[in-house]
Amino acid sequence: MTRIATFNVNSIKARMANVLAWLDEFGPDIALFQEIKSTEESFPRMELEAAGYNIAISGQKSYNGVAIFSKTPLEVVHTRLPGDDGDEQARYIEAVTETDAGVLRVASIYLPNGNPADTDKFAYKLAWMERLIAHARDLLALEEPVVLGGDYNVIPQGEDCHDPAAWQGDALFRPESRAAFRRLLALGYTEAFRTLNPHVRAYTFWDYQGGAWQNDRGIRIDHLLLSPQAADLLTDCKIDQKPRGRPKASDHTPIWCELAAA
DNA sequence: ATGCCGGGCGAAGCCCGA
Repeated sequence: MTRIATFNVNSIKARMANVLAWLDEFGPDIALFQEIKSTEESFPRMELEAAGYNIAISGQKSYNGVAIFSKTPLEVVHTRLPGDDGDEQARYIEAVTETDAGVLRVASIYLPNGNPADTDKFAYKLAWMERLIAHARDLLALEEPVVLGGDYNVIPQGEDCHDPAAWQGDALFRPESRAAFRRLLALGYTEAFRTLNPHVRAYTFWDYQGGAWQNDRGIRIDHLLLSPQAADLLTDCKIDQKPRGRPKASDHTPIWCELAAA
């Protein structure tokens, strides 16, 4: 059995106590992190390796930044999303590792937010999604277990937010964003949480402001997408709300899936 | 609630996030 989690930590340095506690308690076999807000050089690597992980980093100063932690050795395949050599933003890292589920390909994804939706930030988001769709299509051709996990910054359906009306027009809920996400799934990927928990109201992000967490006014934007070969092994998928309730929490909380041994 | 928090940077106040 292999557990793969994804967690937008909103700065690895500010979240060290929280992340170490989560790794110690939950101990995923593979953890995909987003928004580490750190270069590889300033990443607190040693302290986190001591928790029992191999670590691969795609870093950037101040913003973005993604990482993959694995109890098994990692072979890094990409540190940027293919399809635009001019894109410097550290939002994608892909690696291969061998677990008891077999040889497994994983990617940590920090999809652009895209707000305000009437600016070039939204165009960048949609272009980034097109590149992701193209690359995800290439990965399917490998016919191997693939898990694309991360902060997709897309609310797939109205049932994935506390108040759909409040999100009308937002880049996370715009028809174009949701349509691109559907096209990604339609390639043949399984969205683990909604597949195993139909119509369950559950969120992975709660704003720091306005008592959103206390009042459970959240959105579900962190997702785990599985290739058919990975979906065949899928046994469970849950959102772990505990880290969001801790002191100095990220505004996101982890979501994880479990794959049976091959 | 197009920023009320919270983080980075850098040493005040702006940029950014969802």
